[in-house]
Amino acid sequence: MIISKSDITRIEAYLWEIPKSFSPKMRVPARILASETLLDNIMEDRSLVQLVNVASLPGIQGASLVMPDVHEGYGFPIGGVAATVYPEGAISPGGIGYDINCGVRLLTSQQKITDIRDRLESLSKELYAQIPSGMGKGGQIKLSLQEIDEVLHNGAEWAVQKGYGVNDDLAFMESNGRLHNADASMVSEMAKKRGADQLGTIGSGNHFVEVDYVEEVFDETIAKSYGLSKNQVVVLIHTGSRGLGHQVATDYIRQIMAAMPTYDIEVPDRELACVPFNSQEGQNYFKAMGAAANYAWCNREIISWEVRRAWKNIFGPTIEPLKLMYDVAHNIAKIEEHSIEGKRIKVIVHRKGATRAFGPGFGELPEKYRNVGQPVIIPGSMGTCSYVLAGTDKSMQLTFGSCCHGAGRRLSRTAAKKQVNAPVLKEQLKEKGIFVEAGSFKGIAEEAPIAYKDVNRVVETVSDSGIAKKVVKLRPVAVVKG
DNA sequence: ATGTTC
Repeated sequence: MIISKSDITRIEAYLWEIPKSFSPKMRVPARILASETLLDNIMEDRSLVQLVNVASLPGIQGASLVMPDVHEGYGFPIGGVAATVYPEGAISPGGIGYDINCGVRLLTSQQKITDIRDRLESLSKELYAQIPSGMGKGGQIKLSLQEIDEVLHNGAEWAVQKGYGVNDDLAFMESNGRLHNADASMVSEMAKKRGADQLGTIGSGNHFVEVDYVEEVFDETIAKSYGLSKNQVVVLIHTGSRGLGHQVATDYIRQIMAAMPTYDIEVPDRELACVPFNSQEGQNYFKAMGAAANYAWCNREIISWEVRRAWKNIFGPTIEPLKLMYDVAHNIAKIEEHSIEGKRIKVIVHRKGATRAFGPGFGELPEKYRNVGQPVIIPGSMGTCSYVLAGTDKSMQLTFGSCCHGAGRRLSRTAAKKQVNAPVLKEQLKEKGIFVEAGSFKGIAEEAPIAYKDVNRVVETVSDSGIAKKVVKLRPVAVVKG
């Protein structure tokens, strides 16, 4: 299938549509949220073919959607949103991704960048020492099978109960850091084994822990509600469910592929394997996905504990403790209620490389944030900048309450490695005042800024289109990578 | 993303 510019209609300044008539398999139109330049960029890989394929999912509602940071992924594009009707619509593990509940959190300090400028090198080394990182890397905590089941059921609460977390953090996580539909008995022994020693570890790829400061405040009122102010030092953590989530995805993609003929489902790409949500296989996957999501929240809570320890080691035991601003999931499926063509209906929202961006008034939000909307945390590429935005009513109308999740890759990992001299890049970043500590130069090369789209343009698009409001811009000063 | 390949 080839998609050319003439197949795409501009329906708003930043909204494009491939109509249903494009392919007989499509059940709904396919929509792209992008500026014209970003759209040209998006057309360089198979993202739009995948977007059109997703529009053929059984029970899909409204439109199949991609955000401006989209790039191709396993079956579904990364940066995609698909809502299917509850309870009989499709659930597809490819629409969630291999790293179940990959997500980002932001911790805030009471320090200004000028207070810590001379400590950055030792801080980055201490963070690197405290936070295990890298492929397959285990951590300090070794879980028994009994304990791992507790983590899978209780999510971030487990970390708090065991003294690896902070009780006040729980209110500041999407779903309070725990999905109640989780069922550990739906997670394979193999997955549990892989997860037994990986709590408190970031992994590799684009995962990181980063120290930033607030460089610019766009919206004083919202920034104040979120506890953010100019020049304030903050910490961004980006990671997910590690080997455990990956194994859950692998196990269920295989099972669901095998079950598809039973339900008479045909999809244009085998990687879109799906079953009805209310089928046995669909329910089992959803319970296992919830368990893996809980593992990821627990993981980010324990990494925060490691960051807090590093903070005390560098700044002394009396330093004001780091607070959790918010924690978002960007690879997950949720049952939510949305308005489609004027009707309120329950849908299964698949967000893969997309952040929930609920607007003001949403009951799950902590009271401090309820009137201004959900915090949306957008990490940029290494050494560029990141953003905090706020969800809006427009996102509820246009994108099932969703927004982008990052800058979005524009070069494959292999292409990036060919073009980037990692030791040189590390030196260049140091000259710019950014200390990078990484386990491998390979990781640095793959994550070089050149491998990513310009996060400023991506954020401009979501902000100008109205699906999220810019709150603050963050500038990195120290990065720990796998 | 991932003990980098069902």
